[in-house]
Amino acid sequence: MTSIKDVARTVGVSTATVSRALRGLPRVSEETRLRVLQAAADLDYVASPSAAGLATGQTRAVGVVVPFVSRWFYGEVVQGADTPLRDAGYDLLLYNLGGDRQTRRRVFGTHLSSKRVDAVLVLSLTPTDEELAWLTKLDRPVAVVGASVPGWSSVRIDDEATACIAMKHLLALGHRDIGYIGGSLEDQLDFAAPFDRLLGYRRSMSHAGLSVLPQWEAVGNFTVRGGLAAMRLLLESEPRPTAVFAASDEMAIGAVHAVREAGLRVPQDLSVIGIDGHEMAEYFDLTTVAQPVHEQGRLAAQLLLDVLATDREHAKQPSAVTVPTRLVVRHTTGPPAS
Amino acid sequence: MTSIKDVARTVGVSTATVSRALRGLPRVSEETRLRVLQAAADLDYVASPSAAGLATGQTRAVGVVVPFVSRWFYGEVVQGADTPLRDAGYDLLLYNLGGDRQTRRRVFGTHLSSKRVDAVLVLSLTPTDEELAWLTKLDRPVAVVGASVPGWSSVRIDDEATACIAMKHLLALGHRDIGYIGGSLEDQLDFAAPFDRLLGYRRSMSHAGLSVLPQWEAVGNFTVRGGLAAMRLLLESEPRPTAVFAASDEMAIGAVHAVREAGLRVPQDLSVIGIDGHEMAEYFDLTTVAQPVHEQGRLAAQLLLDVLATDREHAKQPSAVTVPTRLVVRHTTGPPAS
DNA sequence: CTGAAAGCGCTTACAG
DNA sequence: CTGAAAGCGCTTACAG
Repeated sequence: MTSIKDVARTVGVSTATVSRALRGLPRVSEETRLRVLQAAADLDYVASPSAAGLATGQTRAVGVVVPFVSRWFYGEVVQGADTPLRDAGYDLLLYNLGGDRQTRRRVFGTHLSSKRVDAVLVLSLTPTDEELAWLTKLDRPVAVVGASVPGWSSVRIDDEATACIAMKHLLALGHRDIGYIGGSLEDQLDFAAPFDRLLGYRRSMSHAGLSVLPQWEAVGNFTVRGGLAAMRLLLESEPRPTAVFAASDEMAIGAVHAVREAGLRVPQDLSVIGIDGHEMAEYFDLTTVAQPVHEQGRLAAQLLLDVLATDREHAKQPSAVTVPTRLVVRHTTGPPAS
Repeated sequence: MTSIKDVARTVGVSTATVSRALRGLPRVSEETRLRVLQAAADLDYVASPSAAGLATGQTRAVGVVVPFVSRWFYGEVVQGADTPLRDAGYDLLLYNLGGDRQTRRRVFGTHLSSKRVDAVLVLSLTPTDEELAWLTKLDRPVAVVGASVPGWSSVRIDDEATACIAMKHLLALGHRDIGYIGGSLEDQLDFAAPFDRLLGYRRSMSHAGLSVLPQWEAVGNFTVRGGLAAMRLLLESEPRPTAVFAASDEMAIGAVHAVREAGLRVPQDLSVIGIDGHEMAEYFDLTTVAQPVHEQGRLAAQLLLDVLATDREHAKQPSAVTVPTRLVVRHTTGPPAS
């Protein structure tokens, strides 16, 4: 493994000079810099992140905490965050929680060490008090996508308002009996979105002077399969809703499937709307309220980089960015059968 | 930041003893070990990976090279690899190539340094000669998913055989005029699967005594949108195929959409089959040849861990694991209109 | 503009 | 079973 000494020896300067030249620091003559650069390239020299990290306290890596890498939304956000981070010279350390609470505790408690990362990007989940304490103890910049935590930068949609957009569409079509498919109680603890979207549903109903029946609020776990199961229940409920608002496109896709499976037509017999703008939504002809997913990852990474580039003393207030969502009308929604 | 010295001071032993106790090394009395463990816990001490890495040359991190994090297949493989790696105490460093050749070069050339990772997991892509040279120079264990590289462990499906399974299904239904949707020429350079699947298509046709028309081989880029565009072309071709084999479910989904968009019925007017067992395939009622995706990630991680656990001298031959695929018949395939 | 030297926080023979 | 000390490969005041 070639080290900085090899480069220094080759060029005939000290390691201090090599270090300065390679990192573009001032106080190196242009001629020396060129020779160092050349030698480093010839020798395939790359500074050891461990050694540099030990000397500076910086790791040039940011931790990205993801509930499930394999879900479209998170993959897309990571993809969005990747480019700016990579461009700024940071590596991404992926902390996949994989859904179960035990792994989640282990990841936050032991893997996610401040000695490993310069900053943390938390995707879509609301840290528990314990996790909040751990993250705070890290004493590193944190940015959150899809939730907001006081004191940290965040990028998210307005979940309640987004739910209202979906509901407004259904109400405008003339629906009065509207069901809801959302997360489980546990989802509501871990994630901010489920609760806010449920709130948007309830508020929209009551603003329209409609009452919500308990059997119209079904649990879909934010998966296709869950949405399918939830819709089966809703189809049995009395009275049966004429439209269903699912808090995610994946659940909406499952819901549409359940309706058709029951021999009913979408949207003639039952309308379905989702939230997300999932890449597959178009191919299911799904009406949805789309959010800019990739963009949220990009923005959050940018916020983190801004903080990282600023010295602590000049630190600005954390920014809380809300990105807009927009209704995309396709053909899973229509007026209720009269 | 509490360091090993703080722990040593608290317990009243040397840092060497703390180090040994914490890592479960022998030659520490049980009583001392307990006291060290207790003090470390009290002080929230975590060893600095940079310092440990510098001292040992090990980073306890594995690099995962992914063409696109945001695609279902890769997310699923990463998810599969995550658990065993995490359990073994390794962190995952995500190297997302993001599709473009420039980033790809930069990732392989500069970010993916042997000083950063102990091992590398390469997903689904065939390294170019240049990349091969870089990876080899790393001198770290490498495992590949979805391709095979001489000298390294790999986990994959038999792409040609899998294509033959799909073709056999179409042929058995009585189809003679079968089109193909695959990757671009560039895809075929970067990835192993596209070429092998194309080969399976061609071989199946010629074994059945059928000839392949050039206009029946369309480029779908392994995306839904690409599959859609490819199918539009195939629908214009003369003679028009009665069935289409798409080399991925995503392209197959796009293809089905194009058929319906043209006012034709699937499978009555045209049959479509894919490869993958994509999570959405079921909801499109898509016939496909499913591969165990999560499992391939898990296995590859396991192979890497095996190598990592073995000293170089006792290194075994790299294993090349082929996992089975299976036909899942749904309702996008049927006999040709007579 | 450049270099000698200390220091970052661990691990590891080596000695006892 | 335990400790003193060297060393891993950088960076950074400090001095010149």
